[in-house]
Amino acid sequence: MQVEPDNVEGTAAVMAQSRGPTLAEVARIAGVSLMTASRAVNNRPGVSDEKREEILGIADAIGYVANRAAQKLSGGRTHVIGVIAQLHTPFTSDLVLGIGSAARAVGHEMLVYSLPDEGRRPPDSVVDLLHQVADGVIVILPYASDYLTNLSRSHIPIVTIEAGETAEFPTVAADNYHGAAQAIRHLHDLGHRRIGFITGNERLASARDRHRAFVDLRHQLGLDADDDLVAMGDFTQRGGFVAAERLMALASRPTAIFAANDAQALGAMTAIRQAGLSVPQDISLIGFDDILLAAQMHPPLTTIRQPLAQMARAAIKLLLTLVAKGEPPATPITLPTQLIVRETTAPPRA
Amino acid sequence: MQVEPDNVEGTAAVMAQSRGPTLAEVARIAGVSLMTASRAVNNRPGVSDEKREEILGIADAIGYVANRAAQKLSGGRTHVIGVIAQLHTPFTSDLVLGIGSAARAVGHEMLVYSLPDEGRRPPDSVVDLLHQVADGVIVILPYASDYLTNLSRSHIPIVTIEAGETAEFPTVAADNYHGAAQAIRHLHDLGHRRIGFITGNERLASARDRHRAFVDLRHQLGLDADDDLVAMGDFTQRGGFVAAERLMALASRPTAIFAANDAQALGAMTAIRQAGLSVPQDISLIGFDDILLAAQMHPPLTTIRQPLAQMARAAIKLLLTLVAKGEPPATPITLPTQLIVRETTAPPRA
DNA sequence: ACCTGTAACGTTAGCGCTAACGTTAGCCCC
DNA sequence: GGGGCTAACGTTAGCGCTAACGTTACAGGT
Repeated sequence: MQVEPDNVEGTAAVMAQSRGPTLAEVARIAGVSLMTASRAVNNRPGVSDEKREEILGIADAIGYVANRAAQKLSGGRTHVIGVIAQLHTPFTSDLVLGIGSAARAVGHEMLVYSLPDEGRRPPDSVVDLLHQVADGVIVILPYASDYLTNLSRSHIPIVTIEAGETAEFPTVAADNYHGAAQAIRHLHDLGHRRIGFITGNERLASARDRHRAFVDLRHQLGLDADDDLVAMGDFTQRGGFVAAERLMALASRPTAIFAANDAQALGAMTAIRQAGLSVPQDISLIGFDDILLAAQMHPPLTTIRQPLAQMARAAIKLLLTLVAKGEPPATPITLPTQLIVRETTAPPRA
Repeated sequence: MQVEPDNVEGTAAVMAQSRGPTLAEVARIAGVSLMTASRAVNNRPGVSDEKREEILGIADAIGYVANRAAQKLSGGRTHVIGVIAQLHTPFTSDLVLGIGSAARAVGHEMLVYSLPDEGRRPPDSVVDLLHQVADGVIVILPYASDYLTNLSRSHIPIVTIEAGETAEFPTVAADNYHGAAQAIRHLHDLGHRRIGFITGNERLASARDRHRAFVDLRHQLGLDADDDLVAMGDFTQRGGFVAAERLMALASRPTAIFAANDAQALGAMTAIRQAGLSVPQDISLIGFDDILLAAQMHPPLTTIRQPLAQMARAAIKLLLTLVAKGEPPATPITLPTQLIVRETTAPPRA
């Protein structure tokens, strides 16, 4: 009776643990010390140009890749930045891609931690997780800002985007108030006097700012001010749908709707159509964010564009300054929005 | 003249480097050795139940968080899995979220590296980057599979999704061939005999499989087989738009279009409408993937659903097996698709 | 009493890297 | 011509953790 030993698995298990070339090997081949090799590959002074070139050539030849975990462990920089965001939402996800581009543009890589669906809260340790390999972390908050409070103790470099009024961390945000004002003015200019508003998730400062602008402008411009015209949403498409249904059921319907974000505008569009009405003939619709989808809808959505690329660049810059100097520059940084007129807004029916 | 020393910055810079509690501190407080503490927090044998509880209590109390970089450096497991994908595409991005859920369900965290736009190729080192903190890496390929060939040398545990015929890495994929066949049969059953097809990016096996099914089924079912009815696409919305424009310009238009993915179906919808036709009255439209958006379009898109959650779970399982044993189980794993009939398909006009 | 075994610990070494110091050789300058 | 300086290196220690071995104590068998 012969027994087949499964040492194949054993061998493979060892192989799976094998690693690439290390800096030590580069140094050995180049005949220099570990530190000289380190200085060379990190482009730091203390090495002659010839030696540097030689070392870089060898590193390249043997396929040396820096071990960022080791770099970070020993107190160095990794040129990786971490991002914490909820990829489920279109705006956030667009923003993350923008941060990735901005990071690469300044010679950094980006690693993303996607927060689970709202409800379950992620362990605080995810920030640590990212920080263990990244130089700093950019957080895009889907929750109320209190989520981060216990992190303020830790001295991890953190920058937030759209974090609201809590001044615990350096922040960059769009000018939500004036953006919303732009939207209302646009509808007003078209001749609308009865405008419905679908709020966002009011635990977020961005939603509150947009709401505040709606109320202020409605008053300033002398628009109809029934309480019914404000329907609570939550920034989700489904929330927009439900809210718009309520607006559609009103005895005196609005002639235009401002949805606090594009996802809700999408949902509102469905509700309006289900009510047998069309956009923009019967009801004008304007959103906020200018997500990629907005231009691709039918009809294309009029909306307020958030300056994604600028916000991303600003956040990266803040973070890198924070990492380098330890103390961030003035903040919050607020960036202007832009009205994008497409085909969902028109003058009201005569 | 007084000089304000800016030692504030200096102090802060030091603070930014501060770290959290380490396992050594836990061990010291508990009055045990480092190794005992390690065994306790990693839930491994060799510690009495009382000591374990005590150590875990202390770890919790002082907010100990394992340093995964250090764990990985010293050869241990981190319970983090890395994902490389292009988040720009809706299907991929949905899939990544599915992987995240599946990972959390088995007690792991997920870190994502988002590939830059097609064109610029990412450095091979991103796989290393992820591997330096993760136990293994799941790659969702947007490019032709040759992208990964130079990685096959490295012995990093890698699992691919939708990677095609290259058997270099364990793979999980949807049954693209039979899925596409389902789509054609559905249109055929409705009475369509003249069906247009918008191909995907044929560098990808998934696109080729769907194309092959279209050709085969068209033959089997005796459908019109003009070459004109196949328009080249690239899996992007824009590509679908352009391809559908060509189909619309045909002297003898198809009565139905099968787009190789939903993004292209979206683009096709625009082109059809611009041609003054409506879906599904004039032209039926069916996609592939069942991205989240598909159900939210107007009208909602009939499509072939890829079993995202199953694919994600399968990939995770493959990866963990690979990490544990060094050699993966049988592969490729092919999972069945499902026809989702919504409102973009109908019998052809009489 | 002796060996063997085993559960429950502790010690040592090292993963790959960088800060923080050496050390050496060559240079300038009064 | 000796002190001081700097560029170009090298050495040492340690980041936080785990594998791979010790070591100890105590149980059980003969």
